[in-house]
Amino acid sequence: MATTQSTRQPPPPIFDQLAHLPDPFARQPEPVPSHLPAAARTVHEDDFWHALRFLASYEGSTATFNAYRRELERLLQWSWLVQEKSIRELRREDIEQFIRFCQDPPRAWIGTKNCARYRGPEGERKAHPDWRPFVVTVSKVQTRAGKTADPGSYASSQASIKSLFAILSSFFNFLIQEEAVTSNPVALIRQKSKFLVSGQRREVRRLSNLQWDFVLETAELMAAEDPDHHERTLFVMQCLYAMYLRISELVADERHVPTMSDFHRDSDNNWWFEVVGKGNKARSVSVSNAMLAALKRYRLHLGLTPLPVPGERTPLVPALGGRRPVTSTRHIRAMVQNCFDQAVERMRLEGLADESYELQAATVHWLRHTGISEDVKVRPVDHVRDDAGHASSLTTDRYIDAERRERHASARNKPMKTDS
DNA sequence: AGATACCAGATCCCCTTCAC
DNA sequence: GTGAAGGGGATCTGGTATCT
Repeated sequence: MATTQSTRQPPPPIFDQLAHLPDPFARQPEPVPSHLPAAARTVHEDDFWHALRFLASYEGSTATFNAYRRELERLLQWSWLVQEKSIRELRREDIEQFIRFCQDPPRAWIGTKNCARYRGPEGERKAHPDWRPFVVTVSKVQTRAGKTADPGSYASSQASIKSLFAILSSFFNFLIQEEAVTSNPVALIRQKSKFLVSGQRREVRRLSNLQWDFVLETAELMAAEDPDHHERTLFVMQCLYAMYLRISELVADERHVPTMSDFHRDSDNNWWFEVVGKGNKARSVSVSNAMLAALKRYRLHLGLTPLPVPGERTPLVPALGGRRPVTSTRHIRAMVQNCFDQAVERMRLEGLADESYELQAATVHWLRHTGISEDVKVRPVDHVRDDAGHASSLTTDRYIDAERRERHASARNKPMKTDS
């Protein structure tokens, strides 16, 4: 049985055995023929070509492509090495075994760090020796505390299993279209799934009002102390909170280069900010007076007129001392994290240990959540929905529900009588 | 040596569809 | 008309290669 052997050793990089075929891990996949080539002589090649063409249909979105590619390699590795079957022979029981395998993979299949799938000179595909199909991670807070990755502590999350189901199901539906299989073994186990906990609703992850006050004040202090670096930090924090921006909406990429003239005034003298967001969808965000003041402050610091003029090409978030825009979300994240870190320190000094500890887990996206969930308290839901760029009020409503829970929690233990 | 671009995997968000 | 499942696509985080 292959299992014993494969639990002790890392799985061989299967795709390397098929080196004569196109690289499924190339960023720009080669054009894939629409039918199976006669060259697919072996079972492995046959599986491989199906997987490759499935992946090719997701070329347009890097994130999705990467996620699907990862799960497909796991499936092929397991199918060939452990189950010793073609993917076309997999039945419901096999898929269940595969899910369990992914929930608790053998030690040898778990890596402790992300690394390139391949290395070596261009054109020479050589598996990276440290690469593994699964990787154990350590949270930001734990990393700070000096914790290192331990393969023994690998645990797949509910979210991972859920997306694994989705991807496998898509793949087998694709195989049905290709007439490679006749049924979808994944769909058969969906119903009475023992693998997923249903009805789990996550809390909205946001800053408390106290935390946000500290963070904003910290940004202001940083800006006062080191304007050259941190006027920009302050401006970014304010954009993320007051306009509910996603991190990607602040940086220049191939789909959009945000500039100052994305702020514009309409015939009623109201200011709007034009955003190109998730899924290439454009929207306008209403600009509050406080946000407008923040914009003026930052522009004065940059030596610009207080308000942008139409056609102005200045980047919304310029690189320090340069005319070029910031192009990396990592850069923005570093700015925000730096501000969070200093706010944590200030809270700790003021004796707010618990609140400061929670703030350590905060991420950039929390600022968007915080802005939305504060504003649904006082603004009509449709307005917040449109400014946030939600397609449906159902999404925005989640933030209202969160507020209700919070409200109830604060009321739950209030006494009936005042005893003093 | 530091900045930065890019890569990989885990996790989260949120739109669409479907069941009731 | 709700609520949840399904699915696509984003963010979050750390690692590495490359540039300056």
